[in-house]
Amino acid sequence: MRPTSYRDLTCADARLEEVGKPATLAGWVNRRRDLGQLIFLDLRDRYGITQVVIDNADSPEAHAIAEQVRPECVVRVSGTITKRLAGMENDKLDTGDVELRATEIEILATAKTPPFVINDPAAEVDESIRLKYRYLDLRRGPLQRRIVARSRMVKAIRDAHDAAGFVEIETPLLIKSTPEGARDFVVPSRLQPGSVYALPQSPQQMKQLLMVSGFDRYYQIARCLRDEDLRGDRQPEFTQLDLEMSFVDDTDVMAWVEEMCLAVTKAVRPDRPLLNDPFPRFSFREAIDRFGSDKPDVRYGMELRDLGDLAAASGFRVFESVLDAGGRVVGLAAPGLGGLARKQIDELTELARKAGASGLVWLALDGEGGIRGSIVKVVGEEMAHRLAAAAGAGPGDLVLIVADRDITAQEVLGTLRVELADRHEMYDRSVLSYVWVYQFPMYHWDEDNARWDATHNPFSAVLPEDEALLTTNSGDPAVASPEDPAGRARAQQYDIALNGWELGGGSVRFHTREMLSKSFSLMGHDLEAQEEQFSGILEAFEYGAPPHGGIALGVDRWIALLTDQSNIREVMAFPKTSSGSDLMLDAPSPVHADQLAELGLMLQPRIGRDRSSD
RNA sequence: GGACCCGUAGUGUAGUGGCCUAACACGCCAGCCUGUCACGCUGGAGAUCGCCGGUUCGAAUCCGGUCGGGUCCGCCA
Repeated sequence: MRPTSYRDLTCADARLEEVGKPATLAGWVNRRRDLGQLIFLDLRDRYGITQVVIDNADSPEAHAIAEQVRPECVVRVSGTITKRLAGMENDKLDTGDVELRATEIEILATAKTPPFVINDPAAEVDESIRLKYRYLDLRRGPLQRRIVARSRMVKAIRDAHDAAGFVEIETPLLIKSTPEGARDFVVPSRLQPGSVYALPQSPQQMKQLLMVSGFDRYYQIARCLRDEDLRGDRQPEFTQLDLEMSFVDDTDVMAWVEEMCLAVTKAVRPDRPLLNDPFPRFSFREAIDRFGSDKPDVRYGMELRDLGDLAAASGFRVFESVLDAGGRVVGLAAPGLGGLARKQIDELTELARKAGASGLVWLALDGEGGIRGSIVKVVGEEMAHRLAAAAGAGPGDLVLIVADRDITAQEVLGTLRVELADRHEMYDRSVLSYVWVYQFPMYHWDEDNARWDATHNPFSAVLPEDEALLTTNSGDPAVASPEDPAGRARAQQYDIALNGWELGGGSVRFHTREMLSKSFSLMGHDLEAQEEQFSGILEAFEYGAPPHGGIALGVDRWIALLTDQSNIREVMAFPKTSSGSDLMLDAPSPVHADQLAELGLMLQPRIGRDRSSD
């Protein structure tokens, strides 16, 4: 570090090479050890800790000031870097061979006793207190290291894109509200009373317009805002790596993202083993059928098996009726869990119910060819053994079987698969495993509104070979039914997952007004509504839009995964609570009457507290 | 919108109907100490048990409500 007028060295710089040199250091007092005539201070900054010795024999003035010093005071100390006395080295400190022998101390700022211990990184503190005093929490090592890792990640992202010819472009935060997707945060306009801006849920439309402009490789570290309920992996404002490329198909985008992800991972966590290079690619169908998830964790096995053929002849009525209704019977084998206690199996059944299944069938194999389980009496031992074998089970294994609608059955089992792997530690947690899932269905049937809705992004293009499916049986897009060919159309959509977490998703977009318009019509937007909501992009597409596609990756989730955190609050400097509050700034806060008046707004009086959904 | 969990000195915990005049550790304050590094030793201060109401002879403890925090479902690219 370059010296400043306050300091010559950081608290990590004091090393044997500096011995004998006069130096001034500045930082926070981590600890004080007062031995009477001799006082030790551990001086801390974000780089490290250096021990300061104040000997009354050297400087009575400095000693007198050192007696006043308290933990977390900000001080500046001048003296000489000296080698420690033989046998007094501290191998727990990088600077433990030396110390600063002080001749002068200046207290730059006093400090109240902090609400929680700063100098013990292992100290557990209630999160609401950490959030209220976030600036103190950020003084502590663990959070500070994660914020630094995040900075390294963003730099690695910028370096990779810059080297590959991408242009970083900032897009506006005040944009137009659209009803698609999540609920918008809305900002009232003062200059145009009664009208509002929306804060962007993502720079989606802007980046597509940039493609029309010819910025064929764009990226941005973009803040995105969504007014939805929070979760451990969801904050109302979060950061995405947003990128878009022209003259590409899905394989081109995936190839770039893969290369970039590897570079970023190696820059941030060179120590963690990577399971897959190149990243495996699963169609949505394959991911669901093999792992019961569209973001599979492939660090462990326990893949799902289709048991439909056997189940049809099993004599178990539940299986047969599910299959008759077009459902699926799927199973998985959990290695070595044949001896699982009945109580734990009941817990799994409860979990399966919560995940949406009506029940869970289990079979447990012992080591001597015996089998027990919920349906052994009904189907007989031989059929039970055949089902277990078909699920891939051997002696000592546990088989779980779910019969339900297609996709639901697999997803329930997928939930149990993750739970079993976590609970029984079936994999190495340090391993990183990126996977692609692609060829998602274009649309899903929206029961409530009896119409097709985009599974992901409404701008995603259809796979070329499925183009003919963008239609309804009636021929009229306004008269849709769940049996329409549109339900079978697959999108040029790809999601990237890391260790079972959704990291990002993107697609090749429609780049002609005709195709985009056709897709919007299928989703029940009449021409007038399209013009109203998407006039900008629809018009732009009439002026020569290149084929293009892109992706957005959740930066918060990504760095959380790379730093072993299960909550993105742990990688954000100033996050919000699950009710959307900022405990440090006490936001949101009531609005002043004159602010409202200026905006031409009135608050609706609320009677009671049960109107909050209005 | 719903379900569940948590709330006791500054911090982390113990106490789950009377043994509580609320305990322990760290921190804090004062004194002593020249080689400590989680310094040590001696002494001290600090809590109306989140808030409101109820049950009870008696409530930190049981019940209802409320506020705050967390996890999940709904919602959400």
